[in-house]
Amino acid sequence: MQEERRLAVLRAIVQDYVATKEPVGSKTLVERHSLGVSPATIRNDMAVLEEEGLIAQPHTSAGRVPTDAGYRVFVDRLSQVKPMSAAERRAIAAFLDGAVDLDDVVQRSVRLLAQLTHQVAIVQYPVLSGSTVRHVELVSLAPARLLLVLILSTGRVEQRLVDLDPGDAVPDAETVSAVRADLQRATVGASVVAAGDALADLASRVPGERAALVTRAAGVLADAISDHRSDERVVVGGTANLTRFGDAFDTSLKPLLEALEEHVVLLKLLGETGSSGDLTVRIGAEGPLQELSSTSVVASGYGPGADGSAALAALGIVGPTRMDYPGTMAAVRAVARYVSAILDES
Amino acid sequence: MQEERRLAVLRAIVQDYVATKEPVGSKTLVERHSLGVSPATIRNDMAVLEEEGLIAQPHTSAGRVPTDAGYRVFVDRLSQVKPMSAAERRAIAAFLDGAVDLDDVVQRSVRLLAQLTHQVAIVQYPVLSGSTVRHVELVSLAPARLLLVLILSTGRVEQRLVDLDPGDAVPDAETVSAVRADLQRATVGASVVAAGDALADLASRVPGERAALVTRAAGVLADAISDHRSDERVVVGGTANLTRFGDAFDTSLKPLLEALEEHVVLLKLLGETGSSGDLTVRIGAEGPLQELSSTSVVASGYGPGADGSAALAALGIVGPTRMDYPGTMAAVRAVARYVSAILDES
DNA sequence: CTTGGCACTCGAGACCAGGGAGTGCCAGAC
DNA sequence: GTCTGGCACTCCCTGGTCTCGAGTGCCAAG
Repeated sequence: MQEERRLAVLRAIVQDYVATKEPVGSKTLVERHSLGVSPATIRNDMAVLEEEGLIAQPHTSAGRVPTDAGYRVFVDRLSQVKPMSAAERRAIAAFLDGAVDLDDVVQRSVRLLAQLTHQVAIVQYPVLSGSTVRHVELVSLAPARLLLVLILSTGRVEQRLVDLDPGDAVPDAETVSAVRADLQRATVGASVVAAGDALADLASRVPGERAALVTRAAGVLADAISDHRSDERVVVGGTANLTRFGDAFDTSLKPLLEALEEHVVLLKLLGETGSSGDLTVRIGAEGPLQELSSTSVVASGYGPGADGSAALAALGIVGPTRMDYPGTMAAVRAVARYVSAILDES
Repeated sequence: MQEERRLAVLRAIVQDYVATKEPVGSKTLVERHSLGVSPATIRNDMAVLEEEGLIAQPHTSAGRVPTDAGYRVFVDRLSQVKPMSAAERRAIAAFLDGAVDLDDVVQRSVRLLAQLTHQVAIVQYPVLSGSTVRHVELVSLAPARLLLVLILSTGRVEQRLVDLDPGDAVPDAETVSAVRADLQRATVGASVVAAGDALADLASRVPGERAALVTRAAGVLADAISDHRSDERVVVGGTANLTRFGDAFDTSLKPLLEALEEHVVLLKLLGETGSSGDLTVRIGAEGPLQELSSTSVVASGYGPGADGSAALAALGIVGPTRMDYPGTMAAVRAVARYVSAILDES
């Protein structure tokens, strides 16, 4: 079928353009790939592909370049994620295994990803839904001011100030101690989700004079805990790879650099990835940010429980539309899996 | 004196070159600045300045450009840090006053600095030497594992795991409680420096069966505290301003981006600033990194106690050698002062 | 449907000339 | 001694023209 060959031509164009960074013509195409036909035939095919909007020429009498739609078809139908070599897998495992704590895992992941893909890497901090409340502490700082410290099983520590209303009675040491015990009883050992629910109940159940303080403290604690159902911190790495953009520098570099500083924007970029194993590819203007229309995003959810439960965070890379999709996708997927595995262990 | 005029010429050259980004010639110089002499005279002066290595010409028959040495003289002798306008000062104060905690102060500072100077801003986390230990908590997690939590008056919270040697006896709740009390007695309320000393003593003074545990815990705690004598975290902002470098892109951008990711390198860049008020300017190759030879660093120490006590952290900007030194220096100094003031209050 | 041939288009690079900005130097004026 | 005007010189930048080559589109033949 010609249809089949046309797609082969598209694949060849994408591969060549990604490799050489130059518009690719019919003649060089038949030379490099062993399509069994002549340049003239390729030209006809290319005319059709252009008709379909999959490729374009920068100007008359130049080679062809894939359009966003062309890359889309390439990613969806023409490429298979190329598996990593055993050596690469070993290197990834070794690199990530050296991590000592959560911060280190994230740090190493972002470096690894940047190095493997030669793109800008983004890793969102994971939220461990299996995480439980390890300890809660309540300390008086000043007569009307308490400090609440929350420690999760993941090692995350969060502290909040609790300012009392001027109207409220200043609690004495015993009251504080009792409230501390209340909070601990309700939450320690529970998962973050369960702890949130327990706190909601707590206020109504505690009687007597310390009700006001409990309500106040429980509210603050619930806040702190619920913040940990989704962690919005992200880490960026490999910015130096931006220099490889080379062309289209001014047009796309500035908004990109700006976006990389706006972590909220990055979270949007990583976007809604589905279950853990899921690989998302956003090409060009498909993404949520029109300023970044000449870049693509390859992202994956990750998290413990690689069995397909909802992902707890996302990681990925952002790079020029003209990128090595199979290789990049393989790297992102591999890192996501290894990080998931590591989180599973600990 | 001609000497005097020559320096005026140098000043004019620096100002014009910074403004126009183009080599400046004798004729345009007399036009723009009202030096009372003819272009020919300027040419003679320029010849001398070139002899002295303060200016250079990119090629014969082009205007002159300041050399690093020229900028040095300009900064040291020819420019006065121009004071910020009242409006600017108000804006700075308003922007920084909105900060809710230390993280926020740092975050805002870096943004502010980037915005004011249009350069890449770097802010090191401050170490509050006036900071005291507010609370210490010791909790059993598992039979042979304890969690140590340290809370400083600055709001920083640090937690450490204490793993006991297999050989040691597993402490019961009472012992843990006693040790906790020991630690608290030694450190709570003390400055970080005093607390460190107290802990060193503690181990030798506590008798009896809990000596082993105290020694162990005190060691960990001392570690945690001493980490807070110098905070090596830095925050970078305004990377998007790099796009304004324009020229010399490839040569200097990549190493710069790489350096910006290596926080250790950045600390070296901010370098040894003296007392709080001190403004340091490193021009071109004067800096510690030869890769960044075409950039300058303007930094200042800051910290509470603007009275001249040693600075506790540094902040600054890095930008192209060709920058508006007076303006940049004013901005860096102003931000350093305001941040210092804010830290003083809290 | 494929192929070879052919004319056409258009960008990239080489080459050249003119204009202009800037310099260095020198002789004369203050 | 210092400044100034004049002058010749150097080089970069710009724009125009030309050629070359890669690549296309189309057409007629296999």
